[in-house]
Amino acid sequence: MNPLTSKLEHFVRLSSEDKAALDRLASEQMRGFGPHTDIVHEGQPPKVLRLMLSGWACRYKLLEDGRRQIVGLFLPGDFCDLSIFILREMDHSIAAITDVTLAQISAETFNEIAFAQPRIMYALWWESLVREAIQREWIVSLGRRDTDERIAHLFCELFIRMRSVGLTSGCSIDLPMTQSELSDIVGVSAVHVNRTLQALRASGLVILKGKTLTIPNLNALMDAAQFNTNYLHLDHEGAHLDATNG
Amino acid sequence: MNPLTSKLEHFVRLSSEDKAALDRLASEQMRGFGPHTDIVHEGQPPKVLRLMLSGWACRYKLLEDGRRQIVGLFLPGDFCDLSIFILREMDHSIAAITDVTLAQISAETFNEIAFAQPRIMYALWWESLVREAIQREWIVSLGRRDTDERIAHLFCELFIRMRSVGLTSGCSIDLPMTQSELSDIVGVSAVHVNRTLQALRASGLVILKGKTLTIPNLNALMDAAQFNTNYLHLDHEGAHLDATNG
DNA sequence: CGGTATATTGATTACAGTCAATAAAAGTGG
DNA sequence: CCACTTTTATTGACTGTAATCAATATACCG
Repeated sequence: MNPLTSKLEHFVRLSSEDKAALDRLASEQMRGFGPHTDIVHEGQPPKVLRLMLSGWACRYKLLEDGRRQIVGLFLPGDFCDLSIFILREMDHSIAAITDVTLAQISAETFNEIAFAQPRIMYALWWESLVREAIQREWIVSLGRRDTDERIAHLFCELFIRMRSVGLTSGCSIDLPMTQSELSDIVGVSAVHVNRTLQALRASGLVILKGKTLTIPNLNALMDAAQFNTNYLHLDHEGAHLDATNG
Repeated sequence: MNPLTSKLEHFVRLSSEDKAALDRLASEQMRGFGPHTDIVHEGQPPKVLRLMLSGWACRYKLLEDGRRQIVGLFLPGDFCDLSIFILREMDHSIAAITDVTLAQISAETFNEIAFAQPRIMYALWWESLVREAIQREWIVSLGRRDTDERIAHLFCELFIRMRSVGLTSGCSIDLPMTQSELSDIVGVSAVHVNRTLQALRASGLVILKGKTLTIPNLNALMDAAQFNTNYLHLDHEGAHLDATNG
């Protein structure tokens, strides 16, 4: 299934017309990007709406001396920029982490669908509120969690986000980042990430082999990270907007 | 002038009807909160839309062992929660820092105004995108800036945000936070905040007296913080939506 | 004016950064 | 498929920044 549809159904039950509309969004002009290439640069005007279909990408900001911070991750089913109609220029850049395919949706198509299908508009609003909540949680991690907790917390989040779009296999997900990229998320040096990962492995909470992350006991990892799922709001919160037997 | 109106006019020129509608929002049921009291708790359902009229407030999250991280600041003219229609429960708490007065806006009033005045709807959308951008910038600070830079950057942001709602006097703003609250924003210990503030004072970049922050040379402080205003998007970006000579 | 909250200081400890070297893995071309 | 190159991961030694603990000073409040 379309990963966007999977995800939005955690919020609200969609009618078959809703789903058809989402499939139409996901089949708009497709475009591919290779790993480690920029999709949009800071300073550019946001022109199209981008929807991730496969692969991983990230938002990041650079400081003058080369320090880099990743401020968000895009997984399949995520929108990259809902600011097209509003903001003049990007205040950050977006880069592919792996091979990425995305749908580039024009303002017209988007407007057409959003206005014809109000449930979809609500679902997209929900998506942007969740994105905001994720950013808040990242702020908490960077400000007040130590490195073990940061990484454990991130792994919980990624596992659950991947599961919500149907991309887990058992207790495992693909984790296609280098340790250096991970360090730009959790705000420590790459060397320290390496050591922390070793500690996490030694504790048995995670298994990392190649580009695969396995979490043998999700509850144990969630405990270690003091992870509370509430901020992902995956609990069918828009039930009052459900399609009447779509 | 209504601080909300001041702020939104950085995005788009409003008609007199728009302004009247905003004044109506700002005069909805008023409510006061004393310093250090909670306005909403994590876990509660968001029931009304809150608009800050005066004072300072913050969003925060607590960890089990008492560590606290402030994940956002509310200044006059800011909305506290635009999630009323969507999310079932708050994933964080909101507390007053100073004496706070806010308008509590019902869903009905809000809908009425938002639908009658599309420019206002766009302006509120802009506000929420800016809030998201501010969160990203906080992530960058916590992840990749050292403590001097974090505080300098925060002070620049606060000065400019206060200026956008007409609350500066010359080079000064009210800064009604304790060092301990500041430490919960920048993610270090209160002792370390104290030492860093002394260094900033010694460098002449800021003057802190009582609860007043004075920035004698904003450009110098912005340089020190590598502060780029772009993320606040105050540059009349919605010009194409302007009222035609309202 | 006393009492509480906030700010400041010093001494010590712990966590994380840096630098540099080596090992392992992944990608490339013949 | 192998040899070679490049990237990524791992390790150790050393340094530096910030946390913690505890004491004292100052400011604020009724």
